[in-house]
Amino acid sequence: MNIATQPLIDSSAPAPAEVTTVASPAHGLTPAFSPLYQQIKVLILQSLQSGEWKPSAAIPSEMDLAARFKVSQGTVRKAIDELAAENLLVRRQGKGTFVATHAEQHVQYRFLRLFPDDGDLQAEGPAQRQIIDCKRVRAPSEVAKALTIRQTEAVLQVRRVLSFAARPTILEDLWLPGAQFKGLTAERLRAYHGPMYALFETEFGVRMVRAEEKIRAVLPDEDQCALLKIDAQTPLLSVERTAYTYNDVPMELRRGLYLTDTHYYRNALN
Amino acid sequence: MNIATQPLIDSSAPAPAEVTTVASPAHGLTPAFSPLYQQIKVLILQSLQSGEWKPSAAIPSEMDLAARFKVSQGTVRKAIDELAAENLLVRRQGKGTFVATHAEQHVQYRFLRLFPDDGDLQAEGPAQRQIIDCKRVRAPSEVAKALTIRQTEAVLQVRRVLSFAARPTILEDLWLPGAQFKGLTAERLRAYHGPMYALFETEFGVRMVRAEEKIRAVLPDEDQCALLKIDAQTPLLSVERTAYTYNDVPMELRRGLYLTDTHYYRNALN
DNA sequence: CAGTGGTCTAGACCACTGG
DNA sequence: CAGTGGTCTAGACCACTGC
Repeated sequence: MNIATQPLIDSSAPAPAEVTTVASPAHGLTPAFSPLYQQIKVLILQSLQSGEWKPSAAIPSEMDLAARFKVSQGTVRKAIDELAAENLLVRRQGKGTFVATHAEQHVQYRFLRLFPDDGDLQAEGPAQRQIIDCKRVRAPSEVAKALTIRQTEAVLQVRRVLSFAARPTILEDLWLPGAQFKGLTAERLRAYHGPMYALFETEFGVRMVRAEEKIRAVLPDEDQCALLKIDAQTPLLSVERTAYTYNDVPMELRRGLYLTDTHYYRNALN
Repeated sequence: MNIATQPLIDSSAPAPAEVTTVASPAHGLTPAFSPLYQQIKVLILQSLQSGEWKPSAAIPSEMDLAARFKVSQGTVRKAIDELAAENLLVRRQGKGTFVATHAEQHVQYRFLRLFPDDGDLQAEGPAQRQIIDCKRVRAPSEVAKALTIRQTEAVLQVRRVLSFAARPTILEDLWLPGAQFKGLTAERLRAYHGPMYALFETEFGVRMVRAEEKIRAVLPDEDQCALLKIDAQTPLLSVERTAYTYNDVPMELRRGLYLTDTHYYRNALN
């Protein structure tokens, strides 16, 4: 029996004789073997999604989870290992395992990969942020497609400029599904000090888990020239991002224009 | 005793009573605890570097390695797990564990991240390659710095153009340390059909393990315009790569200029 | 000191590959 | 069928944290 198909805490349910290793599908075709630790992983994921364990909070200890899921500690461990590798959990020896959050300082540059040429992040400090606009609009077709919603649905459209040393360096437009981000306003964005994704977590319960970017070199249009204070011959990096929350659900489309005369986009090929 | 400090196969050496878990440094300061599996990892890495196990060949089974290193299978397993995660080894259930190679098809796009807008890699097929130049020069200062060699030393400088559907799309300049790449010529590059990094493996025993890229948007100079058949107002992606072999030794500096009107650079943020 | 994650072991059994 | 990697267990002990 697949342990994921039965209640795991409800002690009133008839206790199974044993937990088997194989997940046996009802349909029968292609056995689709799924290891126990994968099933545990799914269960932990569900607790994360449901908000049972909030960002930055500790999850139960490995022993507790092993008891709860009726498996050995090693199996829970392997599940947590993978979730930690995916940056959903953070292990801290002697303290516990915690739900990852965008508020942590060292996570900042996982999603913003622009670095100063001289390499001194500390000297540069955090970017100055300027919210240009935040409005509710009907989803443009490209946005609707990227967020897998209908064109009739509302999205929040935000435009902002990031500056380093008072020099405008990044112009970003981003679109968020209206349903999940009710009540997001320019004022609220301005009031929050910290990464935008951290605000999404605490204010809207939306945690961005991973993202994909398409990068191109482009020339700016007139508006963009004005906002970045550059001329029309200055080449810019166009960074088009789709960010996903749990279960690969797209939750943000973002298009950034990066000035790369004093900064560069860093990428590691592993 | 640290198992890495003693010969592991030489049976004439006095056999230690037991293998301890802790690597005890001679100096005494900061115990620097190193788990057994990390030490095993280093030993496996040494066998890879030394060429004991060649690219695409199978390494000994987990049981064999466990016996050789006098540890349990689980410990060897954990070491191999990490090396597989770093793309140095490839596990194949039922068959064995193999030394990763750049000749594998699915590894192609780990280092070349340019994709066609329509998304159909198959339709596009492999790039047509044209070697423009391959010459031996004294290392320019930036190159010497990146490859951590002296400016007096020789490097091989290669220039090539990659085309998709007969359209020049990538212009690359790359520099390789002369010492490791003796005998590399334009003819040899033209004669080899397959990824350049695969050639480096088979012909020169140099395996690229990871790389870092700095990406910018730039405008082309005259030469570049001519080679890519574009005008001076066409923005290009500048991709500056340093590629490393085992032990983080830099082995290649490469500067690519990518035309991004029909292609984009893909990146995943995990 | 107790509680957490981290390492290591030995053994059992399963899934996959190829002769 | 034997040999490989893959999973799971139970138990021991180590390293780190904070009370």
